[in-house]
Amino acid sequence: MARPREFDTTEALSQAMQVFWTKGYEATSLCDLLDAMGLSKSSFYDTFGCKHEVFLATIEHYKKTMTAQFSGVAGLDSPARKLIESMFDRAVNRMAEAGGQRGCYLNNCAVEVALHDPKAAKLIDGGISLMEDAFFSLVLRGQSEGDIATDKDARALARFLTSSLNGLLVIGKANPDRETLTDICKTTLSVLG
Amino acid sequence: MARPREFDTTEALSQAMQVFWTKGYEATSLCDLLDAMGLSKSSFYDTFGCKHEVFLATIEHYKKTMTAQFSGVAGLDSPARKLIESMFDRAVNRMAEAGGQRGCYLNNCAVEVALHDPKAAKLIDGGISLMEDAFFSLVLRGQSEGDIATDKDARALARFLTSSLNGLLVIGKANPDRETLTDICKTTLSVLG
DNA sequence: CACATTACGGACCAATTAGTCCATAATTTT
DNA sequence: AAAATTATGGACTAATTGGTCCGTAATGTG
Repeated sequence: MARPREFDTTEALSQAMQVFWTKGYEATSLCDLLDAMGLSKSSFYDTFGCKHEVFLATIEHYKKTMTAQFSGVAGLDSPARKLIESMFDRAVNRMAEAGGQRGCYLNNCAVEVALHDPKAAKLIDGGISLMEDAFFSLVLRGQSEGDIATDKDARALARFLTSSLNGLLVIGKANPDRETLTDICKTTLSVLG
Repeated sequence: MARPREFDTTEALSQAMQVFWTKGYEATSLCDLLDAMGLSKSSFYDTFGCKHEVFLATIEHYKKTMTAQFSGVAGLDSPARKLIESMFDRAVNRMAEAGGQRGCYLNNCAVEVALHDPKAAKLIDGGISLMEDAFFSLVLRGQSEGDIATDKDARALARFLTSSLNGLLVIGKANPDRETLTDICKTTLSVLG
């Protein structure tokens, strides 16, 4: 064999994800993708098949980066409750700063395509499960550390936190008002006891 | 004047909203709209201007129907807390039944277009405020009725409920699992004390 | 050197897109 | 009856859509 790939496949995928993230699936044209990924139309179709396959691949890509990030967070030795709180804090900060209203990629994809794209829906659901699981282990740890109330089921709390985070990101889309978002966060986290 | 409008403008708008709701803004073609609204291309452009204006009009239309619904609910003489709970219950039921995963129209619009469509974003934000206000007055009433804890700010609670409802609807998009959704509801409502 | 392999540019395609324009038909008011 | 108003069908555009195909240049490996 000769001439190894000159372009980085996963980097290209990451760039594609950025475009889908900011423009949405339908509003992203092939041209947008080619520009962002930095490759020719021929190479695009040779390597990735079609627009839709790239889209699915970006969801998988997002899940990978997300798990990496989660395991990074979980590895920190701060109290689990503090880690949960900081996740919400960061979400608020991101939303409140200029141009930070992209929200969660899974969230966006779920809303735009889940109803008509079963394959995507499955991938997205898997991603949400990852979020839920990440919260679940943090909640368990928090409960054993004594920072989180034990009268509530850890799984239910994890589901609640996942849902709440997504809700927060949606609310921030139309009006990223810091006061509102912190209000929501405070009330949400009060559930942890 | 002669020949009054044979088609009902607000009915046409309502039909347009249904299409945008299920397919999304970008994925909705002019043809889709004409079919749903039941009028000719000429009439469409004569009366509504363009696709985007119709879109904005549907958001306004949604807000109107939403306020009507809200004031209907608020008019019932059940305890306010019960009314809040039933709103969440209904959301779960809708999501759990086949084909009920359309979610909240404002929510969908916010996610798909808010980032790039300031006019729409403003309308959507207004709609979300309506939701928040509806919850606010219910919370106030619930607090005075003794069913909702008074140690939490009513405005904060209203914001929290709004965000939570949206989160719930997003989670249900990718995986409308009743157990998960009721878990979320139960935890959410526990905040009310 | 020869043979794979890879990437790319560009021609090409059929379909669809949103949107304009006009002549015509229908209906009501004056 | 005449004028004004309104709805429609259909022709038409210019641009863009996602996607295919092929010749060619570059870069390896045997």
